[in-house]
Amino acid sequence: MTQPTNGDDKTGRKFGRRRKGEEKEQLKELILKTASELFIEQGYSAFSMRKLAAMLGYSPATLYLYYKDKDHLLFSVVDDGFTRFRQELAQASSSTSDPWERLDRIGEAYVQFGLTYSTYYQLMFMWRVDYLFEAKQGEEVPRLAAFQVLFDSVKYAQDHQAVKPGDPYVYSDMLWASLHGVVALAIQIPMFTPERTAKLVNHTKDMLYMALRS
Amino acid sequence: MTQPTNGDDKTGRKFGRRRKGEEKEQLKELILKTASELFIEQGYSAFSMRKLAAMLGYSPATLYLYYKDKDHLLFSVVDDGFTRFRQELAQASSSTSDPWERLDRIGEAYVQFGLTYSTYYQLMFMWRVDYLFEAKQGEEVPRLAAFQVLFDSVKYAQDHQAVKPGDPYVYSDMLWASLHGVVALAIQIPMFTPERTAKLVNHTKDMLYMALRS
DNA sequence: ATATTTAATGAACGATGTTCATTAAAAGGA
DNA sequence: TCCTTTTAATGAACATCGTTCATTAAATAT
Repeated sequence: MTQPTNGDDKTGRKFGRRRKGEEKEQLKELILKTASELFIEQGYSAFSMRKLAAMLGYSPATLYLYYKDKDHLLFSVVDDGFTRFRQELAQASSSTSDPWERLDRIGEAYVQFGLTYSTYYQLMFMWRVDYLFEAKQGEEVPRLAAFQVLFDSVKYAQDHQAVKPGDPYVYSDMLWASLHGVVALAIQIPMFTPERTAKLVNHTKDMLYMALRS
Repeated sequence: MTQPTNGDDKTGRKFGRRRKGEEKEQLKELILKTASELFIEQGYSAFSMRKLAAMLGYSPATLYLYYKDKDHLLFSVVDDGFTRFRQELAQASSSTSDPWERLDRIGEAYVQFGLTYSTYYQLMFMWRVDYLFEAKQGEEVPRLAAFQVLFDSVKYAQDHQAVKPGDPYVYSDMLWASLHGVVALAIQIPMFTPERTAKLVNHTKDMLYMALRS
C-alpha cells in the first residue's frame, strides 16, 4: 500500500530518470508552483526548503538542482507576483482612454491586488523589498516597471489637462504612497474590516482626486 | 590579558552570584539594551540569541532566565519603540493648541520617527505587526494607544471647526494610512532620496490639509 | 552487453532556538 | 568556622534549518 502509483509524476523510480530538458522545465515549474502554495499556506517565516521537498516527494537536495538556493526560489515566487501585478495594472490602464477613469481603475486594481493576493503583496512590498532591485539573469522587465504604469497615467492625464501641472514624479509618488499605505493597513491590521477598508479606500481616492485634478 | 576586570558587570565569577532582585532587573535591562543594539546593527533576520549571548559574555541559556524566548525578547524591543513612538506623538500633540498646527506637528513627528528609527519602524509596523495586538502581562497601555493621539487630534480639530464634519475614524485612518505609506516607501525604496522624500511628505501634508479642512 | 551521462539521494556540516540536569558561588544557620 | 540551602549560570543535547558533496542507479549512447 502507498506504493507509488505510476501517475503524472512521482513514479516509483527515484533515481537517474533522464529528462529531455523539457521535463526539467516542467519540474522546475512544479517546484515553483508548490513553493507558492506552501508560501501562501504557511507564510514567509514558516516556509522551508525541507517542507517544500516533502510536499514534492523529493529530497531537499534535489531542489538545489533547479534553484540555486532558497533566496532564488523565493525570488521566483516574488517575480511571478510581480508580473501578475504589472499585468493587472496595465490592463486597468488600457481599459479606458478617459484620463481620470484610467487613474481610478489603476488605483482600484492596485488595491484589489493587494487585498486579494495579500500574502504576495506582503512578500513583495514589505518583507523582501530587496527583491525589487535585483536585476536578475533573464533580465526581462525590471520589477519596478510595474510603477511605470502609474507614472505614465499621471503624465497622460496631465497631457489631457485632467491633472494639474506640476512634477509628475511627485504626483505618482503620492498615488503610490497613498495606495500602499491603505493596502498595508488593510491587510496587516485586523481591525480594518472590509467596511472600514472600503470607506478608507473611497475617501483616499477622493482625496487624491481633489489634490491632483486641474 | 583580557582577564575579566572587576567592572560594573562581567566580573570573573561566572557562577551562582546571587542577585538582590535589583541586580536582576539591571541585567534584564542590559540584555534588552544590548538586544536593541544588535537588532539595530544587524537587522531582524540576523538577530540571534547566540550572538546576543556572545555580546553579553553569557551563555545562550542564561538569556532564558530573563526572557521566556526570542519572541518575548523582541517583543520587549518593540515595546520600547512603541513607548518612544507614543511619547513623540503625544509631545507633538501637546506642544500647541492650534488644531491644524497640532495635526501638522503630529504628522511631522510621525514621519520623523519613521525616518530616524527606521529599523524600529520596520519591526513595529511591517515585520512583526502581530506584536501590536498582544496585550502582554504588565498590561500597561495597549500598543495601539499610540494612534489614539491621531484620532483625538482629529476630533479636537473638528470641535474647533478646523476639520470639516464627518466620520473622525475615517479621517484619522486617512492620516494614518498616508503617513505610513510615505514612511514605508521612504525607508524601503532606496530611490527615495531625502529630497524626493521631503517633496513627497510636503505634498502629502498639503493633500491631507485640502481634504480635511472645513 | 558495456560504458557514459546525469537525476536524485543520504549523510554530513554549521547555525539556529530551546531545554534541562549539573555546577559552583553566594547567603543563611549552627 | 563549617555545613546546608538557595540559585545564577552553564554545558551538553535535541530538533530544525539551509546547504554541499560524494555516491547511487536509471536512462541513454556505444
